[in-house]
Amino acid sequence: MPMEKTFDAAEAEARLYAAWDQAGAFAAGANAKPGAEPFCIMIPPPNVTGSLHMGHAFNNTLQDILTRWHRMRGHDVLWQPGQDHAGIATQMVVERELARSQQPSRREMGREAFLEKVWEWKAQSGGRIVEQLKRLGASCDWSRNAFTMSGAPGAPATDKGNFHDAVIKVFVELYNKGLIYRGKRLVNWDPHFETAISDLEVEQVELNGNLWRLRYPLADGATYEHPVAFDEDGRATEWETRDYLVVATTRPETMLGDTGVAVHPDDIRYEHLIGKHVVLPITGRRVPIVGDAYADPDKGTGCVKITPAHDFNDWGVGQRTGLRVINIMDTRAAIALQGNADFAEGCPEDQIAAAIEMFDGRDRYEAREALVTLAGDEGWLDGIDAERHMVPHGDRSKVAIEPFLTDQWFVDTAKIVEPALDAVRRGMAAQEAGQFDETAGYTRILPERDAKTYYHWLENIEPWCISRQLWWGHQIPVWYGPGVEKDGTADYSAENQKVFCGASFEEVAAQARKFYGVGTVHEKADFSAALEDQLESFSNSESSVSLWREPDVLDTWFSSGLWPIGTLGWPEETPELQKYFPTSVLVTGFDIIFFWVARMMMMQLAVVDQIPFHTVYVHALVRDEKGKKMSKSLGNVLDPLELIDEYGADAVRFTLTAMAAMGRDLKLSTQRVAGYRNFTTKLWNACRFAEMNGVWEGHATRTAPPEPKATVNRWILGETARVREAVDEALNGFRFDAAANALYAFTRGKVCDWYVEFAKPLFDDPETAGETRETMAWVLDQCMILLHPIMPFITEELWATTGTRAKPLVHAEWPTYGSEMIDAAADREMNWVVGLIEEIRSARAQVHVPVGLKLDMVQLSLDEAGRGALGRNEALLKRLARIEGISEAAEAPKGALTIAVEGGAFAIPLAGIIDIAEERARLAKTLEKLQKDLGGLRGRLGNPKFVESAPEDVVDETRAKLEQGEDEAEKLSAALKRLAELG
RNA sequence: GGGCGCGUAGCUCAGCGGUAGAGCACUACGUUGACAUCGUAGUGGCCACAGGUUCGAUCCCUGUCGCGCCCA
Repeated sequence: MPMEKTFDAAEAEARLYAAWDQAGAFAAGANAKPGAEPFCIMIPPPNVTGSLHMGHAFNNTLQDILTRWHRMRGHDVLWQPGQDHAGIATQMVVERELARSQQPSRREMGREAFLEKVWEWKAQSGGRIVEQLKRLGASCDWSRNAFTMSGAPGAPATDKGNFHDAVIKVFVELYNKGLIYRGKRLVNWDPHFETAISDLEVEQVELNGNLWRLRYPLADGATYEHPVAFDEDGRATEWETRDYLVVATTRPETMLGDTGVAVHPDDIRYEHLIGKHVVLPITGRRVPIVGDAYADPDKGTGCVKITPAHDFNDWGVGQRTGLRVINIMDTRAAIALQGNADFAEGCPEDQIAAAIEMFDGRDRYEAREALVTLAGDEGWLDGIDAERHMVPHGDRSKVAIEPFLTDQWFVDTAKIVEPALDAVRRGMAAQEAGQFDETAGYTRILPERDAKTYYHWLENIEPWCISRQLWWGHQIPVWYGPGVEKDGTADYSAENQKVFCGASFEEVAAQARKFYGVGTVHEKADFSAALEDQLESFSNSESSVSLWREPDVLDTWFSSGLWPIGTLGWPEETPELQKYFPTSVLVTGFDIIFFWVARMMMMQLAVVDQIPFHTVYVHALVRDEKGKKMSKSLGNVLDPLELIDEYGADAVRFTLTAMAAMGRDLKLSTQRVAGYRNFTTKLWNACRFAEMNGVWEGHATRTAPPEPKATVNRWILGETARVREAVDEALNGFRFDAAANALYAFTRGKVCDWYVEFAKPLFDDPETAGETRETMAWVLDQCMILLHPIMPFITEELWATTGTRAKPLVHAEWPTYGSEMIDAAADREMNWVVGLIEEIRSARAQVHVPVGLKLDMVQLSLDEAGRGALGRNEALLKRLARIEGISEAAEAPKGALTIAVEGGAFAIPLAGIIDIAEERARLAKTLEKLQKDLGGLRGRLGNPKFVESAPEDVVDETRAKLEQGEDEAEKLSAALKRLAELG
């Protein structure tokens, strides 16, 4: 059945993918040669809640290209897929689902029942992104699909994998090494999800706000002189005596938790007040005035209110100057004063009662409004200035985060950062020196700019808060028990509780038995249950202790940080771990260098003392065609699946690849995708042309290239060799755009534009028809092979329809031929022929000779090489330049086009057909351009310093160019002169 | 404010010491036996600006001006 006119991507893609999948074509090690070197890519795990967006499409296209390329080269390839459990996002999705279907809420059903719901949801909807990646053509080993929560309590027994054990083991090891600690710290608190988040999960958003100025009365009758008038140099000339300080704040409601006022220690206006006190309005709390450089004398009044429990900077001031810490909010960022002993301490009872009456339980924003109103009414509101300022927001919840004082778990990153920095420093140094060695145990980051980003962050690293107050996640493997006082009595106070860390309760119970010297250890749900249980066993005079487990779970990124070893089966010494670790290349977006890349480096080095990968290729962002970030709110999102529906996966992939210049954002337009869809059609039709000319009859994949005699055929073999080298070089250097563009230029510019055209007359000649069919079959096979990593579907379909194949294209052998296949003579000859044809076409078009008109041509002069070339290629020259016959003459006939080429000149008689003036204008323009070039060349050669200092080959080349150009110019001048004589 | 980049054809971008390239768009012509999802030809550039290094700078260095991103 003859080929269709176009490739039906919508029909073929699913069929082809299913065939690959069923054949196990993507399985680890598929198509590997014996003893092949391993090549492993870890997919950046998409969220289990995720669906494919343009960034994924780009990211995974690049990974797939590398994967397919290595697989075809016979390497032992694993592209490891998987998803991460996305703690907050998944919990949010499932909670929303519960609300929609009017089921009990998370809190109503409790932790265990809720987690069951999450697992149910995951089983039902968690595989969506996998199906979407398949549509893109991603050749992952899906049989190994991993999940960062696999093996966790509650996971379905049918699910494979045990990532959970790896995560727990790492936590315990790092804890035992003293690299993880618990501490009461100010953290970024998300009041919507009621959990701590890491500083990376905080976005700064610029908002319109106010700076409220509040008056705090000085205590004990103190006063100071406040300047009110200034001379032209800014010196104060008049003062007024004030008995209050003015502080400015963007968050007036936090004054309920103020414990001090800071001024700069050198600020002459205030230095005598340091050590004195103010009395806070509302609460009547007496708080000290402290000196701290954090107070900027030039900002506002130079006085800053200090709320250590609700601001990171204030926390620092409080620590340095010994201020109290008063938390005045609950986990939802509502004011919490009732029963708040810290708050009440030191304040008059009636004022506390009034404050509770007015603010307790109110949301922070409501409280702010009420407080400002009150300040206005009572006369201590000094003024309001509108201001734009940055407000930290949770990247998931989009609500303003609240600095919040809680107990959290931290990784002491400062202690594990050095090896991660060192590995990249060494990797980059080797890369710079051109001596990069994939097996040397260091890591390079490409492009170099991103290595700088990596250094910058790691060199200034902060402790990593890894605990989250969520349910969906790896529960921290820590149990608490009472502390023991010197006299042996139990101490249940929070600060003295004993921490036990172990991979299971059994392990922990053993520790506890030893520590307390008891026979039995009970596990209880929480502190109060444990206490109750303890009292009961005490009354039964039982020798036991009751422990309760840390309820918090680990940051999802903590588990993702173990992705390379975790997916390969660590801590088991699996064959895959042996073979594929350290992995080869990580392909990822610049936005998760901190979140993920840096943490994987630190954690792998800390846990198994090896780098996780030797190369990190960082790609840029896919933007819309105007350069805007794609976002739902802007409505400029391009859905990769819709694009695939419309243009086919190959076109989408090729577009992204061709635009993947290192370190540069992509501005994607559908027009561009359409252009590359047309390119796939072009390839399809070249194969169809071949089919119509019997090229595929009896064709089978050949192991060695053909050895044709005709110049045209020898030439295209050389061009093929060139592009193969170019593609390998480009991919070796992660220049995906260069690979795509080289293939585009070759397939379209060489094969379709010229070779197919040249082949037409060759097919008519029985002498050359056979070898041309052979050569064309081989060349088109090479196009399919070399294009396959970028456009797998159409190439696989062509492969199947055009010949007898031992293996599908996905496992075809990647070629290694190179410059030995370039026939320099054929190359020169074909370039000359192409040049001549282009000259003739151009001249014809410029003087408006109808395209259909066949003309005679006169050969005026021609050197030997030219005669040979012309003789061998006359048929195709005549056809492509639409020349009827060629004759020789010493002089050009009157009224002719003049064509000057290397080594000779031709004339095309056109008496009566063309406008002489037009031809004169054309020649004059050509000559003018040529003379300009020649002027430059002469200038350079006339400069003795150039001849002296420039490399010899550059000088020689310049001379040759000049000579050839002068020759051409001479011929053009002669032709012009003739035309002038003609009038 | 600190850090990292980027200003090249109308647009999107390659190139990065030897005098500028691609795709798209545009113009003209064209149904030549693969392809109109096409072909042929063409228009279009003080390579942001100013200095410096060099025989030679779009490319290297310094500064200026514009733009972007990340971190405060």
